[in-house]
Amino acid sequence: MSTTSEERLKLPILSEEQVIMEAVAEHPIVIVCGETGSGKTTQVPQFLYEAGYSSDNSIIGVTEPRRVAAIAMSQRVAKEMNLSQRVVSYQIRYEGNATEDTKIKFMTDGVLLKEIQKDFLLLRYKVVIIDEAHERSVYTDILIGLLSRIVALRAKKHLPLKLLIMSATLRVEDFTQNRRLFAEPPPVIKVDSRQFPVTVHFNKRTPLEDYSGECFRKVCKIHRMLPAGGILVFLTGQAEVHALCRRLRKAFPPPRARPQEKEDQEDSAEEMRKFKKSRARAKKARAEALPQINLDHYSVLPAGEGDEDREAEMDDEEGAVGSDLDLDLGDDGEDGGEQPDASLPLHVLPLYSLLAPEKQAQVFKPPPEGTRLCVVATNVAETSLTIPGIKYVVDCGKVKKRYYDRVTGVSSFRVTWVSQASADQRAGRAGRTEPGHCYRLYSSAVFGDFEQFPPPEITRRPVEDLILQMKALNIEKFPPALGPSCLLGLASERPLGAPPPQPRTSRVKQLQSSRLSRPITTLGRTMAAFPVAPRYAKMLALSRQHGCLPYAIAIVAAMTVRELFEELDRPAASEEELAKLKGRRAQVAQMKRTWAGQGASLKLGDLMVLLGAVGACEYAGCTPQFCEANGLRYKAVMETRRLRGQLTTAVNAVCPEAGLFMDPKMQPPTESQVTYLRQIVTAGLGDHLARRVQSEELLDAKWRNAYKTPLLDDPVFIHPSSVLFKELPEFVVYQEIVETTKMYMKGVCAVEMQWIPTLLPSYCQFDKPLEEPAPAYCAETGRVLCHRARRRPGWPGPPAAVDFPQGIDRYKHFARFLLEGQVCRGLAAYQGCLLSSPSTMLKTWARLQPRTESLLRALAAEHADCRDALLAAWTRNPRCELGQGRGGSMWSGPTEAGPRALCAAA
DNA sequence: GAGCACTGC
Repeated sequence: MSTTSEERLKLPILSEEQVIMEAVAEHPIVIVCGETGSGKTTQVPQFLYEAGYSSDNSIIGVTEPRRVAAIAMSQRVAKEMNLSQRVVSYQIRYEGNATEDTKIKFMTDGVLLKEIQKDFLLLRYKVVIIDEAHERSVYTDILIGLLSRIVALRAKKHLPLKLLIMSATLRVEDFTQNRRLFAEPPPVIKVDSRQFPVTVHFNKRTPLEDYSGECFRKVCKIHRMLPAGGILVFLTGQAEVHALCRRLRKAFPPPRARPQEKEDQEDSAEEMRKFKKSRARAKKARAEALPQINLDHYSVLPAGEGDEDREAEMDDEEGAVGSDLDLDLGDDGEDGGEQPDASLPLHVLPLYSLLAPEKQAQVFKPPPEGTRLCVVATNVAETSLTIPGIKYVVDCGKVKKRYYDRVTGVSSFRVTWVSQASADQRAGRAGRTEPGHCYRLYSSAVFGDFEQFPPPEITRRPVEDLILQMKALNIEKFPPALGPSCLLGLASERPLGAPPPQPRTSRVKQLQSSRLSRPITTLGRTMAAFPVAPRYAKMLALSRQHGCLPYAIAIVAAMTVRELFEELDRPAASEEELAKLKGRRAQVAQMKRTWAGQGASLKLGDLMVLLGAVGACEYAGCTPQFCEANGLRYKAVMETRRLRGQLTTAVNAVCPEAGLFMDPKMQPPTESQVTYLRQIVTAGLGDHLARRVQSEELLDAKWRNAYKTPLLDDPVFIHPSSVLFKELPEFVVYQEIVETTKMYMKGVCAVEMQWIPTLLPSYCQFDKPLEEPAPAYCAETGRVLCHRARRRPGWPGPPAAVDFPQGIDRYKHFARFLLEGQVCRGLAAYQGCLLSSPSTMLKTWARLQPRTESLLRALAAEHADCRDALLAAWTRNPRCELGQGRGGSMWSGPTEAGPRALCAAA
């Protein structure tokens, strides 16, 4: 879109400036809604700036759901306002150009959420604008929830904060009707769009399965029958996109290409045959001459105005020529003269998110002279990327989505119908530069059955990370969330690291005491400082030993970045490409085996591959050539590198003495380091533990090479792409389970059985502590240990030495060891002064003496049941003198200094 | 023995 002032003057929003600014002046929260093209994102911040909302050293914040949008909008607004990027700036995860002069700051929604963690009241801001709120992205939802509170808190402090929520039309009820969010519904200001009208054509019938084939036929017809203008096709996945590209290129070869070769794939030959047949039919039908239709002359409303109107219009306008306009064109197009040249080459390009950026960039360039652009895309083209020059949209009506099972943690991918809002968004892509047409490959009746909106993201994704973040903000209840389903989702979430499957009764109990009501632990607080999933954050928090941090950071970064390796299984466009792909597949598989190594190293499994890939790639200077040769996605590699940088900074902030830096020549971990890393990974991914099935279960063939997890009754398998696929270790932890033809574990790492009781005690349901061997004090860790027998069948082994279970008995044992002088050496000398034997501590409450009881109470009050907790209590409260309570001292004689002083040396 | 859409800290 142009940024000239002339263009700007056409924006409908400019006439609404006064209305908007008055509403903002009078209300703390205002909703502005308008479709894409209304100019709200670029203009509203300017209105606020001009009205002085960035005076007094404060700034106007604007959040966007995508990084590219934050950057692009900051640049465009700076240009329109004739201000430098020092004043109109952006901030995204890894970078930003904000300065002390910044007045308007565009940022991704996650960035503002992090800022709330540092300054809950956002005192630097006078206005916060949440853009694209209708998309209901997780962070946007959470921000709106938090901001509804922050606005109230700021009002109390007489430092008012204005909140503007910007949304596409229709979906404003989510915000206005939510009483929990806004006691008083905020005013809604509607803004017109500058979008060109798009005529929507429904299929009469809906193809049951072959929507790809239907897309192919529709594109062929459009290309042969309709005037110039780009075509955008929506499909669901990479493979489909490539397959359709191949068929279309074969049907409309580039000018110089040789005529079709004999060994062409059957499907495309078949396609051509059918297509020729339909042309013959068309020739016959042409007898009854049809009126020449001016495609750009119509009165149909633009997409998004409600389907009833649209359908009514269609019946009126097109009833005379049949309700399916394109079909008529298709059947009547054999009219040599006025028809566009059917031999016009088609410039076919694929587009999906994981496609290399330089290939993505092709779609933004004008097609070669004398050709028509045809982009075959996935959902990226729906919101993330806007392709210029599109006049025709072909919408298969389907979308591929990821599904999470919140109980089992298994994800799967399914193709479903899109929502009405998505379908309208897709249609709108045809009206960016001129009036356009959208061909829906399904009937209007089917459209009527679509969901109105896609479900908000927060209802369909794991939420442990959000819970952790909220707890770090000391938010105990979470009404700020949007909608009851979300609330339910948060409340029913299984706590991270909690004992797996529970009987129904305790499950209900757990539901009632939502995890949010429990305070955050020290570990949790450390974890919250790391901007990665809690399981990975836990790994980082545990890695400050044996020099493991740099490796853990590299592994966590690589696990967080999606699809480090390129997808090489895609259908090839030609025989030549197929051979090339085959060669690369073999090369990459070989490299993976090399990176995994042998022995101890191999046991780290797929995470060793990630570590090896990151290390080797960095060592080679992260060149695109290295990535290409080893099947690594360059973009993902760069993202991993930036994330490593961010995590290194985060770790240094939490623990400055670590003095970490990113070493481009990082040496591989030693054998013992690899083993420590496996233990760290085991602790972090602890709730993703699986055990190979036992021989007695192997009678059934479906259990061959299978694993059992505590949450699933069905077998799970190591994914064939894993380097541990053939190793089949007895115990593994995994990154995720994806269900395709089977349930497959990905990102697998081998675990030693004897680690489990220590690293994952919640996995073993133990009997109560054994009396023999007796509980003991561990001088190394400062904790009380005991032996416990395992109760859970199927996870056998001898009684394990584990932490004494939490509770009063732990205090009793700790008190005893304290009195014996095991905890603080200094106290040993005073054994003789004790008025009671240390073992008195182990008596039941009723039989405790007042002095022993008073010691126990003091310890419990300070949560001191291990050495570290005791030392922390003393640091917190230097006057805390254990055993000096009303019940009298445990010690007699020369202890004026108190036990604390005696322990100082310890 | 394999097939994953999209996005943010």
